[in-house]
Amino acid sequence: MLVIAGAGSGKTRTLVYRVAHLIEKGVPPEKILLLTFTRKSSQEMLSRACQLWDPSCEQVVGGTFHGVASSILRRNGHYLGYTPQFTILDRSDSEGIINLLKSSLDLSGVGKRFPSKKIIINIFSQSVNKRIPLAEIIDLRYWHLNEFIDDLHTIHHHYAKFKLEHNLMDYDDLLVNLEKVLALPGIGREIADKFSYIMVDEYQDTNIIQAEIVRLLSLPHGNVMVVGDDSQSIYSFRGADFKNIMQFPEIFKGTKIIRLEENYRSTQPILDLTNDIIENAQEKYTKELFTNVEGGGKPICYSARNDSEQARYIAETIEKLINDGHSIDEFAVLFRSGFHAYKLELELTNRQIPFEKRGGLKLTESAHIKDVLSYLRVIYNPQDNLSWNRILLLLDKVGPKTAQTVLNFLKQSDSPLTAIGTYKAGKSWQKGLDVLAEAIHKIHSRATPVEQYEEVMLYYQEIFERVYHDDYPTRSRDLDQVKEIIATYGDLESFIQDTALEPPASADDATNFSGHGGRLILSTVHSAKGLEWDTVFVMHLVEGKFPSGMAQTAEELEEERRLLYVAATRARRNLYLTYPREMPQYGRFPEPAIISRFLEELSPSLMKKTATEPVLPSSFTHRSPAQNPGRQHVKNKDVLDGCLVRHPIFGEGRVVATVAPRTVEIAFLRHGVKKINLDYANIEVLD
DNA sequence: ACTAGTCTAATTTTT
DNA sequence: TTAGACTAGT
Repeated sequence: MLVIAGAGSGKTRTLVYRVAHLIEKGVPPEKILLLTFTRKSSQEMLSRACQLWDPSCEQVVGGTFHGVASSILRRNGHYLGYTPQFTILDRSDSEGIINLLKSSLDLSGVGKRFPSKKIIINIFSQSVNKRIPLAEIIDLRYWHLNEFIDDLHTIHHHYAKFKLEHNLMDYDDLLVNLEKVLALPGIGREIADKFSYIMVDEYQDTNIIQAEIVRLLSLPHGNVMVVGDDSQSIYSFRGADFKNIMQFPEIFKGTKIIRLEENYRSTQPILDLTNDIIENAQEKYTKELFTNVEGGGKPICYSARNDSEQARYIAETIEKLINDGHSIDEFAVLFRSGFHAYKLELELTNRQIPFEKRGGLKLTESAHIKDVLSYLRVIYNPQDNLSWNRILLLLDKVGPKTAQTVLNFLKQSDSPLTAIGTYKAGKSWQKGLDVLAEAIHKIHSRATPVEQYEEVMLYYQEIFERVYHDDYPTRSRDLDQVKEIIATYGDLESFIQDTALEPPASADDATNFSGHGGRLILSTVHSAKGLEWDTVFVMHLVEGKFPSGMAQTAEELEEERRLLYVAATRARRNLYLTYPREMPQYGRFPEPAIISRFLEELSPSLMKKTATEPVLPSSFTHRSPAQNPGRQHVKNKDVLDGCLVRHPIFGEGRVVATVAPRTVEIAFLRHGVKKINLDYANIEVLD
């Protein structure tokens, strides 16, 4: 069954009721598999099912594709040459391996313009998730790297070998290896037989591998129900393709399709706007949503002077509404990228408004936390050479080359944990190595994760203060958080697995202290998927930020539009869209910002436009005439059709049409035709 | 041959 | 905040 469910149409409810219904009809809960996008959402759904029907609903097997893959592969990975203790690599772990390989294959020397580890990992991951050969990915999107294609193949081969040799899997391996195991004759069938009903949430964001996993898992029975909305597909960078959802009926013959088009979440004015956003999409299958939710005002579009003033407006508005008796957890602020919220975070801290930021850098992704985790990881998986490398590099007088030779030595040994003490080190660092070996031995001898953590800190504290001498007091708070988190675990194994798959955002999160007081949610749009709030702010609606400057092709821009659609449909009663009129530049004066094309293309009657101060060209407020002699007087008034002009970002172009009183279309030499609002853009007339 | 320190440039989204 | 380039020192 394929359920195409528009935003706010009761997607989650559908899944919850079906779980409860199946159990009511006598299906054993452990025979049901519920695949969701985040672990949180599966927990939430199952606890709702428990309330609805019976506590046995908690025994339904639920989680993300990656989480389920991890647990199946712990039991069946030996068919592929893995032991149950394999370590899961996060992105920066993978990048670390690439760096190791780059230097050991002598590809990283000075003067060689070999692609960076980030790019390499991107290419590898895209090739896996889209199931396109490396060479084709490079042809398609990285044609400028064609000269490196042989080396990239070499490094790819070594990367795969390294992971297998050291019992490591990256995120993509979890999916690929699960698929491989499921395809093994006999064994795959045995795994699939454990379940008799499969349900998948957010199907529009699955990729080919995940679709194949679902197919293989359902071979014995064909009981599959997937739920999704093509208009909310926002993970194509991960290989997801919203066309997958349309191909579902082809994979599963006799699929029944159900469409949910009534929205139960938002008021009509909000829905009018969100319908208008998606109306401009090139390809869409879902019809317009309707609602019976009454009342509500028009969404508000606020034009701020700059980043700071935008932050001020949001914080002030929320403060005002809280004073009017609203609760802080009715609000959320959404943005395209984690760093867009920096100014707002400052503003909220100053006003002492408590907030929680979702998305962006995670606790376990910071360097000092990774250090601590490495010691624990080698205890758990002694073959984890990536962690060994990190540990060795922390020793004084040990750099990449020395670490590499020690690593080669450890590789020969059956028990690296004891072998590390027998290595004949250089004079300058023999003592350091001895202390390390002693510490490893002590950590290993401890029984519980907290004790092991404390043992790690006895050793690491000194290194920590040396390596991060500039700011270790700030960082040590993170370490305390890790201690709190680790204290909730009974065994090292589950702690290490959890930190790689779904790291808790903060200690409060893990220890369930989040209830007290309530906090304002700041979130990337991606992390806000599937959630809803009474009042939602979407900030930084300017070109380069939303849509992101990274989005270049037509398809990528389409996805940015869907991203805005997802953001705006999170709102139940009030929606605020804000943008700054200028963008700060590195070391220079701020330049005028261009309003997001998505905002521009909306019908103005659907929003209420506001600004707390008159909308003036930024030059009046920020540039003194001395620095910019007379320019603002010339600016704007002579921009006529046919003029040759210069734009601060797009460069030279010619005005081709006047489409609105203050808006012209300019054909730029390098950037094509763009609609420019003369009140915001700093256009210079050249002839 | 290697490490450690300094300087500069740049910063999507996530399992 | 950090990766990478570059330089000085061991």
